[in-house]
Amino acid sequence: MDCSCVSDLLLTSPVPALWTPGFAFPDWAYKPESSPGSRQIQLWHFILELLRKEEYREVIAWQGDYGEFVIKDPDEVARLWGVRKCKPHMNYDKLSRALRYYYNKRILHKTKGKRFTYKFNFSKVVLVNYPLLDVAGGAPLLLAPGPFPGGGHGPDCAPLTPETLQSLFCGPRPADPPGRPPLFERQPEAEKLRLEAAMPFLGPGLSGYSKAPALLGAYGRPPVPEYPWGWGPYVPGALPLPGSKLPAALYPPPFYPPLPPPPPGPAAAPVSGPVSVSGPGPEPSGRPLEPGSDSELEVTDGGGSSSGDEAGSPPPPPPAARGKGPVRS
DNA sequence: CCCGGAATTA
DNA sequence: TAATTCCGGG
Repeated sequence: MDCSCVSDLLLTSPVPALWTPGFAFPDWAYKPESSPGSRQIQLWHFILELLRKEEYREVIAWQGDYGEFVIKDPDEVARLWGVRKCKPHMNYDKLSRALRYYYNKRILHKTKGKRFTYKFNFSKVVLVNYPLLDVAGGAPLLLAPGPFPGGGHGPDCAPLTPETLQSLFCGPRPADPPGRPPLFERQPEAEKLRLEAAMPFLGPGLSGYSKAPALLGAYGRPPVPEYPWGWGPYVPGALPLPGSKLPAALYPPPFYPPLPPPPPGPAAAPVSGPVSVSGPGPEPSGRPLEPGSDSELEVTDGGGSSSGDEAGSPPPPPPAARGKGPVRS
């Protein structure tokens, strides 16, 4: 058992912008949990991490809907997780238990019918990563329906729209906002709930919301015309799509926004909404998102049918199998 | 395989 | 708090 916990440093190597020019996943997107106060890395962060790297495409990858991913090699993922946590006896059974705990936390949920397939609930993911966004913006966020029904969990957190996500992910990075030394402090549950409650309106409400286009330039070049958030499924780069045509049919409009054109000049567009994420920014192209665009309810495959796997997916060219060759089905 | 309860741990 | 471990049940 090679349990070299030193790998921690390797995996969290800095200089992300260097090797991931276009589709870098903002560090803060998953760091907060692992960096502040040296909190142990969380499984879903780890998953996201793997998902982000092409090296693991044979092991785990985005597939299907927005936020959906499939673990192609459960044993390997478990092994990697075990290495990271120094738990030599880790296995998929245990790992999956941990994933199951995320159901209630609403970080993940299962895509029924598809083996080893789960789906991220980004509303939550973003929230825990960006708990302090001035969603209030000084304004009283409409504390939705007061106390939630017994269960404690909110009615349902509307999923963020890609645009909202983009805004959040590409938005002004709270590099080190003065007046907030403690990067991310443990927010009281109430705070979280408030934000969560606010999310619904945050989604569509942010359509005409601003973001910082400047950040794109920070990477030296505009992101590849892939997912607006830059890190979604089907990681760009080298992946010769078979007709260079994605299964757009599989993706409802909300998931395939018309790639916001990079505002060349400082487009002066005052935000009309009360919400503001720490710093007003020029409005790139507020594309009003369809209202009831996306509802979280997973409808995965239409029950019966469900061909073996995503037809739309690019042809998984299983080149040189990794150290091992699972290929189980 | 997938689901969660229960006990335990860092 | 976030798993880890064990496990009976579907």
